Order: sequence, then structure tokens, then C-alpha cells
Amino acid sequence: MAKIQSKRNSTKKEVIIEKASRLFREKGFGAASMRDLAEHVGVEAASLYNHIQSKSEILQTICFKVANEFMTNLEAVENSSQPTLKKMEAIIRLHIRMMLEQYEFVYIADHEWRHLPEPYLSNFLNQRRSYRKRLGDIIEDGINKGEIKVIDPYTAVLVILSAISGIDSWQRSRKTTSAEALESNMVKYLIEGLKK
Amino acid sequence: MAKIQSKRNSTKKEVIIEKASRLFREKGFGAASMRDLAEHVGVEAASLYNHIQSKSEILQTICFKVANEFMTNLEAVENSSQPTLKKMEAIIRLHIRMMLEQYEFVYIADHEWRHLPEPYLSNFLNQRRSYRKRLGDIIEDGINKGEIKVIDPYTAVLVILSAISGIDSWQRSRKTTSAEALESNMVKYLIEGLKK
DNA sequence: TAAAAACACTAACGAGTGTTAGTGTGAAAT
DNA sequence: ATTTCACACTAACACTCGTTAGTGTTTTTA
Repeated sequence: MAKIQSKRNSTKKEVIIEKASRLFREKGFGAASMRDLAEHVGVEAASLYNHIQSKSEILQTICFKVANEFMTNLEAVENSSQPTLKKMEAIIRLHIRMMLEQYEFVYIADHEWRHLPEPYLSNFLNQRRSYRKRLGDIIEDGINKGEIKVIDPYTAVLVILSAISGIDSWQRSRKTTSAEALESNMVKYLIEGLKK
Repeated sequence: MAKIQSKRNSTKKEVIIEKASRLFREKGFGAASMRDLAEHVGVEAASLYNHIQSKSEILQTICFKVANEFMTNLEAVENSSQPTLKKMEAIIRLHIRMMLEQYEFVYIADHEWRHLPEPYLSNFLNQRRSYRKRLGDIIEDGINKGEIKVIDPYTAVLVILSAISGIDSWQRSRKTTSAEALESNMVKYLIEGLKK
């Protein structure tokens, strides 16, 4: 089949995307060049095109991989029959874990989606809008059932998602805080704001 | 004195910076070109250099203008003798208002500082680190005085600042929510998480 | 072992980048 | 009225960009 598996269990295309994710985060999509990327992969720039179609295909792959993962999780939570607070906690914990474990990917989907070409850009934004809407619906449902405090659902979603995505700017400057401690501290703050 | 004031009370340099802030936000610093900017100003690209020294000078001006404004406010709050919760509310409200009223500038200082050249980059990051540290100290002080709930101060700062900076991705999609409502909803959520 | 497929290489393209040099022009200062 | 100064212009330089063509080399398949 494929000639090379540069690391076990990963095709060269996957290696490229992984290296690219690091580069895109550090420099931004626009400022990261294919020659830059090629050097990190250990190959000439032109050779990259034996594995990928374009620079923007890399961005698309990353953005939609992340979007799909969140969407899948959301559906699972929606279909479960936990109390609202537990649902929200599950979602918050997944977001934090994704942020800690797949940091580069999540960061790019969060900050570099602007550079997606149409029609992917619209597609991505639609998915994001839908995700937030459904998250808001869970909260609204909880309010109606009297399970959580009366609060503007959209504001709550905004606060929760933004707070988590802010971990990026924190993490590297506070290595003393362990991942578990950070997770539980954040959950505490964010869930407390929902409790009656 | 100066020949032109393209709008009353603003020099051409200020006009350039204002137009640039819009452009940098929409496209990102790297992807926004000087020829792009020139067109918005209504002038040829080369003419911009009669007013500014370089593209990156524009970014520096914006980033440090915002940083200084926040720093000045923080000092005022530190030197005041309100209870901790009032201090935090004042800071939160200023952040939200800055986000709503000087959106482009704040957004760029938040997202495009990466492209600052040294030594400005280090300088900016030091200021940011110091700002957060001092914010954390206010919270810690409040905990010691028993005025607010026991919580990890750094996590609280992270949640608060990130939540507010997330307004950008929200605002345009929810025009129905007025600025005042958004502000009071956010303050409610964020302050509630601090109360005993 | 021969044919085929996979993939890395060099060279180059056309377009776009920030920026500088040099020049012209009209308004302000003397 | 003349000099000075602010500022817009055109042209160009020296890159860098993503990407393609074409070729050689190595590995897999038949």
C-alpha cells in the first residue's frame, strides 16, 4: 500500500497535518508558509503536494475534524437522560479535555477558521451557530424544568465556551497548575454560575 | 500646522490607524496588505508612509493604546477602597464596555499581538502577565478578607477575561440583545461565581 | 525481472508583499 | 512673491508566496 509511515500508525498526510497545526498556531495560517512547513516535515515544499492538494485543504481538515468531534459529543449528550447540570458538566469537561489534549487542533478551529475559503467557511460557521444554539437549548430546557438558575441562555453559552477557549493563553504560563486541577477549578466556577 | 484633518479632530495618521484596525480584524494582520489599507484610506500605498513608519508600527500603536487604557483603569481600581466584589464588577464592566465601544482595537490587541516584532512583543506580554497577576491579587485579597468565595484566583481571572473577550464572536450574530442587557447578563454570571 | 505506482527532487511561473526613491503640486510661512 | 514644507503620486526593488511541470529514484505489484 502506502510506501511510508513516518511514524507508526500515521500516514505522511497525517504527519503533515500535525506539523502544520503546530505551525499554524504559532504563526497564524497566513504567516505560515509552505516552505516553513516543508522544513518541519523534512522535505522540499513541492513534495508536500504529493500528499495534499493545497494549503487550505490542511486548514479545512483540521477545522472540520474538530467540529465533527464536538458535534458527535453533543448529540450523545442530547440523547442521554441526565439532569441538565450533569449534561452541562459533561460538555464542559469534554471541551476542557479537548483543549488540553488536542490543543493545536482546537486552537486553530477556534482562531483560524477565518481563512477557510468558501463554501467551507459558511459551512463551518453554520455548524458553529447550530452547536451554540443547541447548547443554549439545553440550558433553556433546564431553566424550564427548574433544574438550574434563571439566566440568559445565550450569555451562559458565551461565557462557558469563551472561558474554556481562553485556556490557550494561560496554560503555558502556569505549568504549576495541573490539568486535573485546572479542569476541576473551571468546572467549579462555570457550573456554580448555573446552580440555583 | 497640518494640512489635512480628514475628519474633524483626527489627523490622517489616526484615520489610517482606524481603517487599519477594521482591516486587521477582518483579515488578520498578516493577510491585510498595505495596498488594501491604502484603498480604504483613499490614497496610494506609498503615500501611507508619509504618515506612518511601517505596517508594524500600526499594530504597535493599537496594542499599546489598549494595554495602557486597561492598565490605567486597573491602577485606579487598585487605589480605590471599595469592597472586592465592587472592584471586580468595575473591572468587568470596563472590559465589557471597551469590547463594545472600541471593539476593533480590543480585538486586535487580543488576537494579533503575535505579530508584534521584538522587543515590543516581550514588552506587551510582560504587561499582560502583570495585569493578570494583579487582577488575581485582588481576588486573592478578597478571599483572605472573607469577602468572596474560596476559589482559585488564576482560574477566576482566566474565566472572567476569556468570557469577555468572547463577546466578539457573539455580538454580530445576536443583534437582538442590547449592549446593556448583554453587560448585565454577563456581570450577573461572572460575579455570581465569586459571591459566597 | 519488468512494469507500475509512489514520491522526492530542481526549476520556475505569476502574483503579491512591504517599502524606498524620486518627483510633482498646492498650501502655508517668510 | 518666493521659499518652504506637507503630502500625494509613479515606478521600481528585492523578496516571498502558493503552486505546477517535468524528471529522477525508490518501492510495490504483476
